[in-house]
Amino acid sequence: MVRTRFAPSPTGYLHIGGARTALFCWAFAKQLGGTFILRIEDTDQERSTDASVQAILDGMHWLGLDYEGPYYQMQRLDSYRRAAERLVQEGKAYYCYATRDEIDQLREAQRARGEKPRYDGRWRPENALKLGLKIPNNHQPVIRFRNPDSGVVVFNDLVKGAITVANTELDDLVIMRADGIPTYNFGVVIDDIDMQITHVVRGDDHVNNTPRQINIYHALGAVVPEFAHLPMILGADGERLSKRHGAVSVMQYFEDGFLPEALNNYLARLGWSHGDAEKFSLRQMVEWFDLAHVSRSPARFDPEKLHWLNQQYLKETDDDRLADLVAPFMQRIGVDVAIGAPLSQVVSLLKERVQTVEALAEAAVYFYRAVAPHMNDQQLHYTAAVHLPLMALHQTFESLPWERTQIVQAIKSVVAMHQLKFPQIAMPLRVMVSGGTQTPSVDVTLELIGRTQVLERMAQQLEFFPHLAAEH
RNA sequence: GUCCCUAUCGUCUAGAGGCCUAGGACAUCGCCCUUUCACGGCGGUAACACCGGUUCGAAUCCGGUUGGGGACGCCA
Repeated sequence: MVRTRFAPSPTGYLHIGGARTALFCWAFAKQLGGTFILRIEDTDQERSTDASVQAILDGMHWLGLDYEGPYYQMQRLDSYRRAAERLVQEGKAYYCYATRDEIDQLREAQRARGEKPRYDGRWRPENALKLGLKIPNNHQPVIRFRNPDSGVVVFNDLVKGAITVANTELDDLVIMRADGIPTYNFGVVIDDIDMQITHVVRGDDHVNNTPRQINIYHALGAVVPEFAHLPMILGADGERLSKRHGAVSVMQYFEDGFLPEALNNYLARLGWSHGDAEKFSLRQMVEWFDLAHVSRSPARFDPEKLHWLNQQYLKETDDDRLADLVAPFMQRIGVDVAIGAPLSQVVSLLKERVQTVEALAEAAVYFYRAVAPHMNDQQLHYTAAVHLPLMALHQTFESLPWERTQIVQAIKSVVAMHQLKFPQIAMPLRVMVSGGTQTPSVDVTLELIGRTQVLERMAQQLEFFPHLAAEH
């Protein structure tokens, strides 16, 4: 039975890269009918926060990625300690009393010589003896893993293929800190063994850790799981995704009016493909997903394509659901939707003209309150030639059955009577009732805004330009 | 600096030796639809990083160069 896990550290929100990793890992497990586990790697007590844990949980929930857990490493300390002690007893790990300063100096010297910075194994029992090192009594030791000195570690990465690393490139890493809390490379291995993880699907930035971890599996006599390393996501500028570069929280996309299905779909296509398929559901992804079609090189995040996909999903979103999504945005910009047309009807009219829920809310404002027209639009469309026809139309509207076909007929009559073109009346009407030139068709727009509001807004505008009347 | 990984249109990608005069999508440009803006439809511009091999034949296999990413913590 396949078991995978997503193991974020709660040191910030769930960002786009983490979400993609979680999505692929989740899809892989689901596809094979396996189990997807969420494990919070909270061993960095300096930086871990409860708020971050909550942010991660919120993000997973919004994206609809269900999991077993969450499990917390800080609740599993006994397991790590037992394993570490066992390794020490078997001579596969040892106490190291080197101070941080000492190690820093060592690394600095190595770097200066153009070498890869590595711990020199001075506290390996035989070396300590040779060097005559004395156990200091002023500080607690860490436990280091005795890494093999020779040979190579080879593993077959499910997305990258065979990867080989020489043991001489590795050093004796710290597995337990002085305070008895495990370091990352040890914690993951113990957890993955205990939780019987069969496939480790994680970010590319962990390939270099994998050989060390495999050596630990061997030392423990445990079965080594399969590994699949996903390439990183780069910012739109090709730089590493960082907080300054749009590595924003997935929840930021919720705040900005994106649909989770759009983000999931976009993330799925970033580094994975199924032929020419561009738009597909999570369900479809689960059916199709395979590690063989995950690309091996990093991909840039393209906000424009995400926007396009979001629009595609917006267009087909049910009006009632969309109204519920838009309502909070309307409230945020201070628009009361209780007094106008049903929001679901407004939303139905606007949903294929915008790319985000937020933009939809902004586009819906004039259905609920008057918006001051732009001077340019007024000057361009509200000319002397149409002043009287508009006055006439206003009068007609007062007693017209308020229904779209009646409205369009009324406009056509005025147009014919004054020998004008339809847009010559439609455009100034748009400007008067919506404040701008871009609206759905005038008849439906006027119908939804409502007679009272239309008459009121028209009257106000008509009075605003007495000079136009004077010219007649 | 050392090690690991990687390289097809501006971007995301299809492509697993002949199906490729390299396909799709976003973006971009043009046309159509149209009562504005959109949506939609049609069409265009645009890529196998470079150099050597292997092969009858290479975008596909191998080596190197260059570019990109990652790692080198008592962070994860």
